[in-house]
Amino acid sequence: MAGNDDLLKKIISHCKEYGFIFPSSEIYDGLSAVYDYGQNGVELKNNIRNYWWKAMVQANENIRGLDTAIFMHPLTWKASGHTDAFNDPLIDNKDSKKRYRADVLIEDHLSKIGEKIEKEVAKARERFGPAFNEAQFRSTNPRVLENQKKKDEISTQFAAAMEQNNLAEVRQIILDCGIVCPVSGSRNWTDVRQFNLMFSTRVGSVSEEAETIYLRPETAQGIFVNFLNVQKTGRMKIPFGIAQTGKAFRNEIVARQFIFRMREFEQMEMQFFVKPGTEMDWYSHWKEKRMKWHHTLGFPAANYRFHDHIKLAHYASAACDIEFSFPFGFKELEGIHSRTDFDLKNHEKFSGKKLQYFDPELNESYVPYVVETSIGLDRMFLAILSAAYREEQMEDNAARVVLNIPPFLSPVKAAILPLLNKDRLPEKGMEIYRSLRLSHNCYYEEKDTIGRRYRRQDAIGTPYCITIDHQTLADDTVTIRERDTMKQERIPVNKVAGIIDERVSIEKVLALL
RNA sequence: GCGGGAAUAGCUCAGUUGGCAGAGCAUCAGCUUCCCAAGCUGAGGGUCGCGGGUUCGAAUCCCGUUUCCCGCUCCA
Repeated sequence: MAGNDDLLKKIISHCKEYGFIFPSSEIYDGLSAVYDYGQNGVELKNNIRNYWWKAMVQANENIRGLDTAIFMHPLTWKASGHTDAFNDPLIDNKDSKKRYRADVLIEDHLSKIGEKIEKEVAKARERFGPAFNEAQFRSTNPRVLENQKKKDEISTQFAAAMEQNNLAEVRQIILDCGIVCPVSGSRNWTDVRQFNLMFSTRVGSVSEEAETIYLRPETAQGIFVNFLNVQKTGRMKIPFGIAQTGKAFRNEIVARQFIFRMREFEQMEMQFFVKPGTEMDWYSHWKEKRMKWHHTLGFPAANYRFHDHIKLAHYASAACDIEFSFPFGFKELEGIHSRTDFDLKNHEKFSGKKLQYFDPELNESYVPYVVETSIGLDRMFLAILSAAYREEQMEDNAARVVLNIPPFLSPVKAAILPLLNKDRLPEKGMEIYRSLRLSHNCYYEEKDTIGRRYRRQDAIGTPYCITIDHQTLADDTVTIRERDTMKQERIPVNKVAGIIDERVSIEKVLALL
């Protein structure tokens, strides 16, 4: 594990040193859990997004793209359940340092009282035999009545406190009930604090009249509220999907592990609308399709695994994650969820608008079921770097750091390097560079020795280096060096563009899906 | 949010008992150089994370704070 911690550290410092990722606002000491993508990072990130977009939108005749706003009507989040589900009151025990959800502590306490009552009833049933009148026992037995009264009082008090968002009262209930920490056994509790996972801001120039709105915690709701717009204007027939990439924001309690869990992050989501009853078939279909998309990158298949959810979210009927072997262990990279008709039904309820599809085959309307695929772009970025980062020991004992990024994703596709900075080699190099740079992100460099320049390109994952030497001037050929093998072959200058096109082609990768 | 550790040049780090702010690499300029971080010459680059305190004197000792890493916790 220590070695893996080292790997994460190495990736973090490599990212900074080679212009992939910088800490946000670094000159002001940074901002916790926020990062900026540098000149190479933005290229890699764009390429990953492009791979996803083309694989989802372009390669599927029944999926369309969408780009919705980060701001949405506040009722959106009422309907989706985010406003209620993401307001967890938390409390810490000062002795054990354990954190609990305050509402869960109280609910557990209530169910314990409930258990006591049931035990009492069960004991009585045994004692009285067939003559036992349970209803009468429950309404007369003093111990049962006392516990029931206590339970009802706490429930009422608790419900009122939660309703009014009265956190001090919630804490008082915990103290009054004498609830102890299961670990330390002590009643030494901190205040109850609210952790709202949605960021809010205010719309309206006059603050008193402004309305609180949220920064979206997921892009999915933008798709749901536009479901009919796309269906109608695109004349889409079920089953069909809507795909979107974009920023989402979550006020994580603990955001850590570099770009794995950030407060501001980018999602790539696709919501697939299906006929009710067919959702499990499509769920399996997308599980398989999405795993194929990952495997096509060419990293070891052992880096990926499915994790099926047993405990399901409030909206889901089936859910799994595609997990990736990050330096800190297998963690969620992508989620595939069968979301039922939960979201569309709730938007119907809150908006009062019908969000139904008329199925000409059945000659009836229904609210479609939804199968979602949702992947974190930043997590995908980290996954690729984790799998691609390699330190090699060379034959002469020198070290080489190379990013073994799939060529079509690399920030720079080809570096054009005159072997020497004289004898018209730079001019010839510039000529080749200019002929390539409109088709591919290329890099031209004439400084430093050739070995140093090769290593710099290895470190940012450039798959090909084109080197111009004196023979180039004589017979118009150059050498092309491959990143992973460091092998070179000599090719005519007029073949360079075609060879690069072919070797970094995304179309060839998409054809494998 | 709690506990532990760390923070010195762009990077990796050294800095003795509290006594002049250092090295290697990188960067820039020049020379040299026909293929894997080569060599030579020169230059630039620092509020020692930040704020207090102790002291004649603090990178060094003490307190606070910020950020990062690890563990706990949380995770639609």
